[in-house]
Amino acid sequence: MPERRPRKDAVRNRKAVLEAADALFARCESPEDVTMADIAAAAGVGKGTLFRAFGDRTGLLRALYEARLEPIREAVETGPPPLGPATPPQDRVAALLDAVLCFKLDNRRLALALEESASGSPYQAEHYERWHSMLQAVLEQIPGLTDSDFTAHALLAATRADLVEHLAGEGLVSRKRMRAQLANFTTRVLASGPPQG
Amino acid sequence: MPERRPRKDAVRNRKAVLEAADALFARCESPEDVTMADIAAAAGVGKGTLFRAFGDRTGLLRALYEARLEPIREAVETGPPPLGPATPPQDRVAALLDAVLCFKLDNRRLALALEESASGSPYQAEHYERWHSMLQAVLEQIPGLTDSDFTAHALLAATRADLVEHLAGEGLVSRKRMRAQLANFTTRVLASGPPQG
DNA sequence: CGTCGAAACGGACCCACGGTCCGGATTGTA
DNA sequence: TACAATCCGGACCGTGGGTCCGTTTCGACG
Repeated sequence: MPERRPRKDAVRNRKAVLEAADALFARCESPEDVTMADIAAAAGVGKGTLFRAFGDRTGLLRALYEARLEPIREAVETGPPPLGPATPPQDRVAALLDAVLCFKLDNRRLALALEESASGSPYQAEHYERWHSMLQAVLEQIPGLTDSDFTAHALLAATRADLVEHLAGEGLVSRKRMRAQLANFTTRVLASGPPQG
Repeated sequence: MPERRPRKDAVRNRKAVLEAADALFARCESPEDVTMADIAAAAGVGKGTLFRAFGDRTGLLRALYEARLEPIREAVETGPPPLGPATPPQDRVAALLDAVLCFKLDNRRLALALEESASGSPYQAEHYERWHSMLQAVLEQIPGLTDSDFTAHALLAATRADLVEHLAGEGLVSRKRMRAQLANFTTRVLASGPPQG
């Protein structure tokens, strides 16, 4: 089974859809008023094409999200400090969370759309699983810190898209301030010395 | 304008709807497969009645949620320690979060339904605002703790219904363990002494 | 108890949206 | 040029939240 590659009109259309969706989500007020039909129309494509390429709404959102996330993922896995592997655990945890936060600030609508569309919950998505296990692994290297699994979840929960939107959404909290607050919070969680230290 | 009270068939039906909805959400697998029509049917009532009484789906969910929450709210505002006002701040924060967690464990489906239906986000709901400001006020009494606003959000985020469902949902994490983990996490956040001390 | 206006009922109806289907157009190969 | 294989696109469908309005019930008053 030679795994024949797709026809070129297929790849062209796929790209068109991604770009159109990206633009629409960037412009819209709230993610749920970008319909699949809108996206198809904006991409100059039929709905059938759109669903064939991505399966369903969640699939499209995920594809978009993953694409945007790719550079960060690479920076985390093989890049230089502070995101890369050569960073001391505590600093790296802070850097990871800061990166997630910045990503959500820069892609508010998209992140929001994905987290609320996600069939079931955001916790089904594999990219969440990636972030979580990454974070957990780093937390595990910090002496005196227990429950790394739950802690990773709890820290990531502080960067949930709707919370970010709620705080930063109407300019009530500046990007800078929010990053500082998250950093401070993270520090607190990690700072407590070992139980009897 | 004497604010005439509602007719008794109205209050009877309202009650019937609340009870029916409660039962349906308790039984169902996932909240989104309880439709408004289902609820109306189970309550022996027309859809019109249901929407007239509660406005929309979110309104119904909120009413249910508030009703369930009432006893806890009272315990927090005027009850004895550890939930009541006479508790030292740190212990009270832990107690508050534990109460929220237990509530979500006991009302998983309902909390889930509300958080995902919520027009906009869970952060619009007034009961969230109540919890948040309560928690923030208590945090403010803890010396050396800054950013009480964000901290309150972040701590509450660790009790989000979908996270609770994700962890406790399939019996992977026991109730007891989850409470312990949250307590531990809370302790860490609060434990860091004042900056120089 | 009979009357009557206001309030509530209920289910047929509407419509937006995600998702499917299939006849026809495109692609690439021989 | 011929012919599969693949893909296209928009008409179509089912579902579910929300509305509308003719009918019924309530309860105040005589």
